[in-house]
Amino acid sequence: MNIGEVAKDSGVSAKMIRYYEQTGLIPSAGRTTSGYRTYTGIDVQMLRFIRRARDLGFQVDAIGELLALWRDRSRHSADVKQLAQAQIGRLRRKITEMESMVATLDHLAQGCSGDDRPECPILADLEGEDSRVAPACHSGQGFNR
Amino acid sequence: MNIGEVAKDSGVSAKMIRYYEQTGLIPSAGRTTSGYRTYTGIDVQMLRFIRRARDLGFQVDAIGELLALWRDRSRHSADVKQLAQAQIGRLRRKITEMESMVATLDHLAQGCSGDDRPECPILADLEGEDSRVAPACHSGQGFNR
DNA sequence: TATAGGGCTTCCAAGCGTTGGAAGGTCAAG
DNA sequence: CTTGACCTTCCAACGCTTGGAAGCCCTATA
Repeated sequence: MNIGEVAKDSGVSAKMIRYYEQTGLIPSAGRTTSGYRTYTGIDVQMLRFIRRARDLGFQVDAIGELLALWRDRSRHSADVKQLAQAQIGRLRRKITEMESMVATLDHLAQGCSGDDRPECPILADLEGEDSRVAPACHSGQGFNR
Repeated sequence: MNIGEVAKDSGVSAKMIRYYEQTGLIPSAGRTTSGYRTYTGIDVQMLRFIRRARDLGFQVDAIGELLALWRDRSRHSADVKQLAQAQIGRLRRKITEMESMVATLDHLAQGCSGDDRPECPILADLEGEDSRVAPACHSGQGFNR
């Protein structure tokens, strides 16, 4: 299989497949004499795995760990579970943070008349009124997608 | 005021202040004869505004719009409110998406024994078992922080 | 006044994950 | 043999932030 077909079958773009190879997330593909990358059904499976993990918000380095466990026949399911729970924790933290942003914004927006007058509590708050609504935890490491 | 002091007062790093100037989010600062950027209290206020907006999850281009309204004495509060509500919408969409990820992961993790055996429904799902739990909406444009 | 230290300047690079394009080689069908 | 779809590599950008290096400026102290 060429890269295009694998891309279609796995849902991972050809660009990304090359990138994953380059960064070492996936092993280097075989090559035809003319230099084309060649793939098998196992590769499609692996790329689907990656895509699915990304859809669940895993970062690439965490996916690397998942892949290692996936390949390891003697893995302990506890290790997989731990990675999943770490991801759940990251997601929950991020959700909490964003919910606090929504709460703040919502409160401000409700106080705003939303007409043609210039007075606006939203701007007033941003400007630094000390009547802060929520502490707006700004925070930790970046997040994907 | 030099850039370092403004950075401290506003909570925006000197690096970022230069970056914001470079990208046109804020106007170019004045310079001393020796090339140092000079700032006033108004600049501190503007940078605090920016920082606060970023804490609320606004992207830089949206902050540009907010700043324009902030400077515009004849603005309509409706315009500000609309920006805030758009941001609320973006946050809510993202939250929903992440909640669905959490739900899926949580379900999978609960089905995982988490001991030293290799069998693991989490990996099985990632591998592409068609017993998908949640459709895991993968989605829209990237998100900051 | 000389010197040390801190602050300032610029430029360049990396990080995340993904996409786009350009320039060129390869494969299939017509 | 030509055409068009596919593949290759390399380079760049997106948004936001941080880091470093090289070099100039300012101030205080010895």
